[in-house]
Amino acid sequence: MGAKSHYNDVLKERNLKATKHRFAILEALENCKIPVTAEDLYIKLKRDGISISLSTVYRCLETLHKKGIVIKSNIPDYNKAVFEYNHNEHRHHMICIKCHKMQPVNGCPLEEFEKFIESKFDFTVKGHNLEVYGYCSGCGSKETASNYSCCPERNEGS
Amino acid sequence: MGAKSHYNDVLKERNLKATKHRFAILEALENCKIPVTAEDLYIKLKRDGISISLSTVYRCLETLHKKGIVIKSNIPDYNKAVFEYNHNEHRHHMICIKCHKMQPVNGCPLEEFEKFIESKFDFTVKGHNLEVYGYCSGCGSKETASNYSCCPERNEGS
DNA sequence: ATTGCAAATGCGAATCATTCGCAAAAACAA
DNA sequence: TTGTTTTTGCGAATGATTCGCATTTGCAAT
Ligand SMILES: [Mn+2]
Ligand SMILES: [Mn+2]
Ligand SMILES: [Zn+2]
Ligand SMILES: [Zn+2]
Repeated sequence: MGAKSHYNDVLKERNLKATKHRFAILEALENCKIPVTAEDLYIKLKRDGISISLSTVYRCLETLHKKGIVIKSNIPDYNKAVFEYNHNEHRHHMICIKCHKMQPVNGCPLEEFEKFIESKFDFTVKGHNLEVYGYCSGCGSKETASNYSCCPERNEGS
Repeated sequence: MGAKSHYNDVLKERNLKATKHRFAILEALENCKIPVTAEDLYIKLKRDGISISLSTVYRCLETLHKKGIVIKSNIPDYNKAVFEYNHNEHRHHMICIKCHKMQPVNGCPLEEFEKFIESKFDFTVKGHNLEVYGYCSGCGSKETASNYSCCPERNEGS
């Protein structure tokens, strides 16, 4: 209990109609530990027996994102957007450059930095993006990842 | 003097052939104060009287990026990659959420944070992405920007 | 419950950035 | 100059995302 009416409120507050598809999407997203693509979500919903079209998944995610209910982000060198439920906890992610998994990290080290920027430049800070790249526990530090801007291909020796 | 042979070395070091297109691209990029899209660059080259195909621009940029000569990044909610010459200074950017301009900021506030992550999680840090969003000096703080994950549309009052 | 209108959806077609295939043109080592 | 390896041009293909439009749904006012 509570679950559905909670989404109901969330949607109503932003002038969005409460549809079963939106409930399903929000519920599925809230159960995801890691951010998912629109298509991942579409497949998951289908598996759960929900009849929905991929366009609707895209449209809902975009709407929910614009209303701040869902966070949309891009993994560099990965041509798909990923979405996650916005828990309204300010957090960042660690992204595995091998398997592309994203895991959240709570907390933010940037308060000072933002102040520094506002004081040094004529720029009004409204937010930031921060992700850390590397190898997740599953992938170890095997040097087999695809190339990333953060760790370009080396060419020293032989 | 110096300029061309410098690119020559950069390319040779990474086993890339030194072609006039790659020189043109590197030169154009190095002259850009802000990151540009493949198409921006293509247009710029054309204006400079250089005959090149858009595919080649994409291919060169990708190659140069994989070799670490060029940095490729994505502006959230903007569906194009942007490229900049890699000056090998570790730096980040301020991105205007109204006009999409990116300006560099030297320095990095994340050394501590990376240590923290490695010590707390079983994750090997290899790099990071950090951009700050807000209004550039030209755009002031007029609240007219398109929506961004960092500052979703509000719906309070009225 | 019924009605009426705006918002949401399904479906397929369209977009648009980016990638690919392949033949022709460089680059460069020998 | 020759031969081999890369790079390039061109257009076609790809793949994620968006759009158009007819139909259905949510929901507020009867
Ligand atoms: Mn933060
Ligand atoms: Mn940094
Ligand atoms: Zn991994
Ligand atoms: Zn601006």
